[in-house]
Amino acid sequence: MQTLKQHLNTLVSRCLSEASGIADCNANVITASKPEFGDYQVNGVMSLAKQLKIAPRELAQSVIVRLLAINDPMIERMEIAGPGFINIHLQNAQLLARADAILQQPADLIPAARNPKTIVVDYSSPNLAKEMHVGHLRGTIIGDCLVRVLERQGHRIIRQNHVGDWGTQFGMLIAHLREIGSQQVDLPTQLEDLETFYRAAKNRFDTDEVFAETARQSVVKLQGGDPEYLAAWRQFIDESLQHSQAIYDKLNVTLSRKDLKAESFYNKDLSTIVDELEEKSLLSISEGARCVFLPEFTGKDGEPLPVIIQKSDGGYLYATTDLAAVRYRSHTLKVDRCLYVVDARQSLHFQQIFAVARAADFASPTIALEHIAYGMMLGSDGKPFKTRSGDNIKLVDLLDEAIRRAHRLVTAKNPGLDEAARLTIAETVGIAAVKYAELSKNRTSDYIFDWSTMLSFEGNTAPYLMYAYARIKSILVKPGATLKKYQITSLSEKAERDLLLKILQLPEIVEAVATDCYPNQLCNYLYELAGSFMRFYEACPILKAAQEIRESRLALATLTAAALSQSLDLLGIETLEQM
RNA sequence: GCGCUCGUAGCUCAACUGGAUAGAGCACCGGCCUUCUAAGCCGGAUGUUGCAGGUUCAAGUCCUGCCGGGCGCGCCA
Repeated sequence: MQTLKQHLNTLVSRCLSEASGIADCNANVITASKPEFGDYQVNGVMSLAKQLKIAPRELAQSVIVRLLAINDPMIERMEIAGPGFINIHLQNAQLLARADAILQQPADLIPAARNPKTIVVDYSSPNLAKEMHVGHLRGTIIGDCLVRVLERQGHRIIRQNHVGDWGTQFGMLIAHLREIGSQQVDLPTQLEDLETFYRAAKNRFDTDEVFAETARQSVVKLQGGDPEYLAAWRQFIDESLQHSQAIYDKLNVTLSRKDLKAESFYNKDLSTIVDELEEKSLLSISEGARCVFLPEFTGKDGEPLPVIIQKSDGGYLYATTDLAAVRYRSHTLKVDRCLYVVDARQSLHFQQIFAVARAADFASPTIALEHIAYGMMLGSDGKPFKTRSGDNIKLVDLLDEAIRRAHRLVTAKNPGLDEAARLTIAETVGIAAVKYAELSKNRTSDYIFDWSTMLSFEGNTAPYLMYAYARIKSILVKPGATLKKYQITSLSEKAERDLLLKILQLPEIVEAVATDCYPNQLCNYLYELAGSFMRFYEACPILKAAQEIRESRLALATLTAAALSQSLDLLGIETLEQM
């Protein structure tokens, strides 16, 4: 089934083409910006009228005449407004018909995409040398949301957690690990805090010249495939992966070990990348390093900007690995679209990688390569966010604090619940609040990290949405709420109609998020949906209403619960029956 | 120096990608729980959308130039 917006846009666009004589017009139908403008508004008439040098209101009138002739059951009435808008009011009967269909089949609330695609989503990708910190939150959460949205639409999704498990810093860590290991110390305990371990290794590296040399030798041994060093490396990686998996589980993020495609996976391909670039005459040597220069990238004085593929000492760089990853995704996985959920600082890097990949045919001409960039986390002073001592805040610490605050709140709000129930609720609400705080902001902008803002439970927050859901659930389990058949029959109250229309608009938003990858659009929608329900809840008694109205409102509440839980699920947020 | 990006209410953010009188939440003031969960609802105050031009029937959104912040730009990832 088409969304309301798609249906109207197709319909009005066709009439606009007929009225104007121009093929393939876009009526540009959007949801009305204000209630008094109806349910949807047509924005596309005015620019077209300008092109044709005719009066916009006349063109609008001509479009309306054609729409009236079609007599589409969805449209109740229309009027021309302002300089040439067409305001469209929808027929209640059609809204009710759609509601009926969805109540029969709640999964139809979000219809499948017309042409399912295979899509790689590259996200989270922490550096395994260190503990995950707050900076990893955004990419992990946004990526997971996109994955859920696209998967829900029926696309085939391949998650790629491109973790950093290779490079010079691992020499240092292995050297330190081997030293400790020889002293018969319990390794998991030593690695319990990776950040501390990293600092200890780094400190030794910086202060002890003998150790530093051992560390450098360790890199060479590791890269040469020495079994002992590889074993130590694997041990470290395995331990670190357990740390990140614990975070994913706590966050209710869908990543697991099978989604790992670590940097080291591409080691075997790196020399091939160089060879193929060479074959295609894309490589040149500059100051001893092998580089690709592309005309579209120039630096100061119009000089071409290099992408360094191989260092003068023969080592490879992350650009090389990224090219290998593009090649693997395009030619081996054969995906249609590849999303890189990576912070905005790397946008030049990805522009270059995508361009080189195209030029060298590492990427097929048809694959869509998209950098889903997101902004940085800043402190309240507007500077990159660190603790007072200059360290990153560990993600576990943030999550634990969120859960603590949620526990305090639920204890205050609902003291009647037993401790076990309060703990469960606190965990769910705390995590949800953190995730929603990230998702509800436009991903491209930097944002200020602030404990109280992020862990706020009022207004446009996850708890507000979850509260709406819990309120519905508590009604639906009451004695008078059991019904044989759910059907909405009453839209006479404004709050009823507003709520139903909002529910029916969910697929429009999902479609937009799938295309543009802005999860905050879904959050905005959800906030409006929950707000519509809250107003309905205040204005329209459900259980106390007369039989027919009661059944209709129960059906509407049921449908709202479905819309809320399905949308929250797309955000990766769990619902609660009580809170 | 070049490039990217951001600048919206006291604070944190929206604004369906060029549409109608720029909206929410915090915070502040007032009203609503013997009635389905008050983590809620209703009402009030808050703006030269950094500045100056330009394009357009229409600009927070596009173009140019300033001002201010952030980030990136050859062998880290």
